[in-house]
This record gives sequence, structure tokens and C-alpha cells, in this order.
Amino acid sequence: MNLKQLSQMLELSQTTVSRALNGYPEVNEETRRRVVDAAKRHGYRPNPSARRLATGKTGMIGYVLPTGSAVDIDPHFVEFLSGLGDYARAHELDLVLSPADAEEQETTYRRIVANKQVDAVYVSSPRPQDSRVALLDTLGLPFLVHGRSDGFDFDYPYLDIDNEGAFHDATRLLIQLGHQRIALVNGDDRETFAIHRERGVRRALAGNGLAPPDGHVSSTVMTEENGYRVARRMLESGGAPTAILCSSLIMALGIVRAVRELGLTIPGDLSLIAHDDVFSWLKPENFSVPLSTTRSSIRAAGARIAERLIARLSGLEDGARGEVWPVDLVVRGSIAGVPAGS
Amino acid sequence: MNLKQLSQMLELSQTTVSRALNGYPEVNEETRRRVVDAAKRHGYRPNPSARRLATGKTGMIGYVLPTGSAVDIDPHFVEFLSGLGDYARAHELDLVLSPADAEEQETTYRRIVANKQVDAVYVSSPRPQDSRVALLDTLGLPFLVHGRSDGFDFDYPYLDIDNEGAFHDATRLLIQLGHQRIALVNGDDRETFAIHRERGVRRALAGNGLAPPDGHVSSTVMTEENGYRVARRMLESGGAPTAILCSSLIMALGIVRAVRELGLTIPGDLSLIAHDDVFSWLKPENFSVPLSTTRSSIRAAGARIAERLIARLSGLEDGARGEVWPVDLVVRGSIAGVPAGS
DNA sequence: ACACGAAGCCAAAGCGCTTTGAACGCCGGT
DNA sequence: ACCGGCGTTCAAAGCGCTTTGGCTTCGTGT
Repeated sequence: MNLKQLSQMLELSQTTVSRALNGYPEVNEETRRRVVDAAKRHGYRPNPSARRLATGKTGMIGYVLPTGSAVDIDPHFVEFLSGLGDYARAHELDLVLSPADAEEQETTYRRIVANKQVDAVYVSSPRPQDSRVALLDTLGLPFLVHGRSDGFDFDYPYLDIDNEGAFHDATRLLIQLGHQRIALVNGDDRETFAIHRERGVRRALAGNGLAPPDGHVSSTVMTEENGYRVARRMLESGGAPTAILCSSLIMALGIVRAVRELGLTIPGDLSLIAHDDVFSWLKPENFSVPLSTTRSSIRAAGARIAERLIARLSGLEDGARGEVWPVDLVVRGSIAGVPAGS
Repeated sequence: MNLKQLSQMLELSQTTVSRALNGYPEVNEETRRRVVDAAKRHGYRPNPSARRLATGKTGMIGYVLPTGSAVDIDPHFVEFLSGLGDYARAHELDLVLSPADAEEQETTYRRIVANKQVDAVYVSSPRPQDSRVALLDTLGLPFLVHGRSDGFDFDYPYLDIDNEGAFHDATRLLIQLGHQRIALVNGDDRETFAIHRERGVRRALAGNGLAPPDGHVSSTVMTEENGYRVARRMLESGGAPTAILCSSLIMALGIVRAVRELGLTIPGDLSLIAHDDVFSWLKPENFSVPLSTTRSSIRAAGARIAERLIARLSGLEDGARGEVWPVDLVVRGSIAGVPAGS
């Protein structure tokens, strides 16, 4: 059933039917009712391909997926997707994933724009002065960043959590507990979130006249293995940290393993706070010693991003609002005062 | 730059230019060269929306993403995506994710078909007699299943790993080591993969006149917490298992935690084999006791699925070929003979 | 010399929608 | 009695591609 058939059936022009269905004002309310009613009864649904061609709007949002044999998609992504899906579902909003070589994302963004494949995109894992943000800004494709990209002189819409504040507060807490040698096991410090977290830690330390010694700030891909390696190295060095802040639960697994292997205990020998993105399959309270965390649901962020994206597509939101969410600091058994003799 | 402009520029008809570009035979090779050359020089790219409308083909593949507040997307999904992306990238093939309420996926599939949104879909986490498979078969939308759905009297294309064989072999190995009380910590047994794994275990046991006692086969969502709970329950019961087979590394984390908490050791008190889908962020060799595994890269499967899907879209593959991959059995330190006195 | 098929090209008709520009009837105001 | 304007509807022109059917032109066999 297409528009033509429907309009013939109603003895109206395609124009009128189209307008009735799309809520244009210049159609008689009585007529609109008839049209809407008939459309529903016959299960008429406008052909999206035709509509796309006519309007240029696709009703889809896009995401350029960095791939490559050396690239591992962040496991957080799936949790984010859950959130996005939760919200998008109700609006029949689809998400288009365009895989791209990690080095050549720009080409893909250009293609997306040239092809008018989506109405907006979202960008994740941004870095300072992220080229994608700059590109999208000039290309004029609406976008929303999950995270932040510092260093631009224009505003753009984003949703971020207060990484700096979270790690600042967590560090301050450790300091209040008497810790002085506090280490940071961070993610890739080319990304903004990691930079902000490091900044938070340093600021808290500096506020107390402290600074992390050499080798006590590490930046690696957030795997269990890296958590282990880094922790092992730190803990075996002279002046080992008495507390560690860690950017992910998965790395924390590795840290715990290192601690155990060295015959140390948490929190007896080492206090540990990790960032928790809230996964259902790995919970900080279930660590052998329940883990203190900075917590922020990445899934909720996904839902909010979908919400804002949809608002933007329907013209309800505009401008370049940045939104920063506070982060919970959840204290569990993994932190304590400084071990005696340290 | 659109087709019209390009054809005027070349002083040819749109027909000829279109045909030249799409490789139709009835165009002079000399002419084709000119056209292709000009198209490249001017960066002409056919408008996909227009092409869609004309042909009905979209050049995209779809996936219906089950969502809902109670639904957690499988973390394996992201690894699968990596593989899919690796391959799809080179072909500029995009993936459309359509979020759907877990209970109402059917509606979404119908919408996708009615709207001609994608040329094919892939289906994951199939169950026996999966309604999606039946639906897609009748709707006539090309599809490819990752996994298998038993119980249909027609063939359909799928890619699966030999779950039954893997768990059979792993169990047999444990039996050969002298184990008699072997338990299975499985995933959701409404899904085919879990059913096959259980079947593999039972078959190996039966082959030796054994059978799992009550309570030694569990089926839960594959989280760390469930691994812990189940293992704890099993190990504290009378006639505790001396060996456990486990369907995921994440659950294995929980099992290890339970073992440790009970003051037991691996492999001294308990042998453990888990299935490894090959994640970069959690590796079996890095468990405190290196884990023996049945191993199959889910990422490779993603790539292969993309490959087959693409072959199918370009008409190279047809029919309903099922493909089953063998699974590696990798022995590491987590298994040993039966503890004395058991 | 003519017919016939193949090779190569083209004009135009879709695909199914939105949107422009115009038409129609009817009202109130002058 | 006439005109401007409003409310409502419509025919037709896109959007940019593919594909049908037809039209030349040229070489070949009779």
C-alpha cells in the first residue's frame, strides 16, 4: 500500500494525504481524521527510501566504528549501546554503524555526509582537539559527543561525566586516610577522560603538597593484563604506592591478582579505588575484597545521548550544550588507612 | 555532482553513464573508460537514497538489537562487532542496528522488511525453533545465523562452532584424568549453544557410564556473580564436583573466587575448564592459575559472517549452507588428576 | 542488392514520497 | 456588486537513480 493507492481510495490527492499524515496545518481536521484513520486501517507506512530521497532525512543516527586488526572495540561500547537502545527503541530510531579503519575515520565521515546516510552522529572516546569534532563542525553534520574534546574555541554538544572531580575526590579521600604515595593506573592518556582523571588526581595531591613520584602514573589500554603488569611493577619498586586509583574494573582485576601474587593484601597493604561503569557481569561489590569505586552508569549515558539526539532531530534541542554528570564515590572495603611502617 | 551533470559533461545519456558505471556489457569499452575516468576525477558517487528507491537495495545489513531495562546486551557482541567491522570496512558495508523490545522483535523484523531497510540481517543467540528464523524464512529476507537453531525442517545458512564437540572432548579429558564428579556451569539453557554444550558433557559422561548428579548442571546468565554463586553452592554440597566445565571466562572468574573463598585450590581440589571466546581484555592464561579452555575466536566468526553476508549480497553465495567450526582445546594449569580421597 | 542481427546509444518511464504554485469556493468588508 | 483573503484542495514538478523499449549504425550472409 503506497501513498497513491491510499489517496485514490480516499478520493483525495496525494498532496492532501501526505500533509494530513505529516501534521501540516492547512488540512481540514475532519479530512485529517479520515486520512489518519484509513492509513491505520490499511497499515499504510510511507516508504522510507522515497521519503529520504525527497527530504534528505533518514531518521537514523550514525556511529563510525573504528576497526582494524590492532583495534579492540571498547567493551564499554556494548553497555552504552544497551542504554541507547533502551531509549531509541520507543522512537523506532535506528543506529547505523559504519566500520572504518581507525586511521581513516575522516574519509568515512565525509562519505556519510556526502551520502546523507544519517541525520546525526555520535562520537565517543574523544581526545583533545579531536579531529572528528572539528570535521563534523565544518561539515555541518549534527553530532553529539560522549565525553569531551578540549581545546576548541567553539562550543559543541556533549555529554560527559565529571572525571576530574571524581578522581579528585577519590584521591582526597585517600589522602585523608593518611596516604601519601598514591598511584594512578589509567587508561590511554591520549583520550580526554584519562587526562581529566589524571588531572583530578594531581590536583588533589598538589592541594596537599604532594605529587605522584615517577612511575606512579601509568597509562595503558584497559585490560586485565595491563592492570596486572602495571601494579606488579609499581608494587615491586622502591617506594611502592600504598594506594592505587584505577580507571577500570577490568584493570582492577589485574591489580588484585598482582597484589595477591605478591602476598600482599587489600586494604592492609594497599588501598584500591577503581572506576565502575556499571556492568551487570562484573560488579565491584563482588571482588574478593569489595571494591570502592567512582561510579557512573555508562548505560544511563547511552540513554541520555539517544534522548538528546532525538530531541535534536525533531528540532527540540539546538545549540551546543555541554552536560556534565556528577560521579558517585562509593566506599567499600578496599580502602583503609596507611599500613604501619609505610 | 549527480548523474545528470556527469552525463551532460560527457555528452552521453544518463542511461549509458549509469550502465558504464555499473558494469553492464552493452557499453563500448572505450566509452566505459571515459566514463569511469571522468567519474573518478569529479568524485562522482551515486546518491544511495536514489539508488535505493530505484532498486530497493540498500547495501546495508541489519541486526535487531534486543533491549529493555532487564536485558543486558552480551559483552561478546562487541567482540563480534570488531570482527564484522574488520571485514565490512573494506567493502563500505554498513550495519544497521534496530533496537527492539526483547519481547517484540518480530514487529521490528517486519518493519525492517516492509521498509526495505536492509538487504540482509544476521541473527545471534538463537534458540531451538527460533521464531526469528522461522519468521525471516517466511518473510524472505536473506539472513545468516550466528549459532544454530535446531528443529526446523528446512535448511538455512548459519555459522556455528562445534559446542557439543568441544565440551564433549573437554569432558572426556577430565574423565581420562580420573574425574567422575564433573559439573557444568552453563549459560542460559534456552539458547542452543548451551544446550549443545550440555549435550556434549552428558554424552562424554554417558560414554563412560557416568551422569551428572542433581545440581551439578546449572544454567544462568553468564555473570561473574552467577559463576560464584553456582560454584559456591556446588562446592559446598555433599559429593562436590572435582571438576567443573564452564561456559564463559567471566563466570570462571566467579568460580575461582568461590574456590579461593572456600580455601580450596585449583587444580588441587578442583579442575576447571572454561570456554574462551578470545577477548583482549581478559585472557585465560592470566588467571591466577592459568585456565584450560575450549577456545574459539568470536571475532573471527564476526569477520566470517560479514564475508558470507557480502558474498550473499553480491549473489556469490546462495543456498542455505551451515558451517561449523571446530574448537580448540587448550590445556593449561587448571586441570589435574582427581584429588586424593575423592 | 537486401535483410537481419549485433553493438551501442538514447529518451522516457518508473521508484514513492514531499513540496511548490495554483485553483477553487466562500466569507466579510467596502 | 466587487474584491481581497482565508481555508482547503489539487496537479505537477521535483529528488537522482535504474531500466525498459526503441532507435541507429554497421557488418554479415544470401
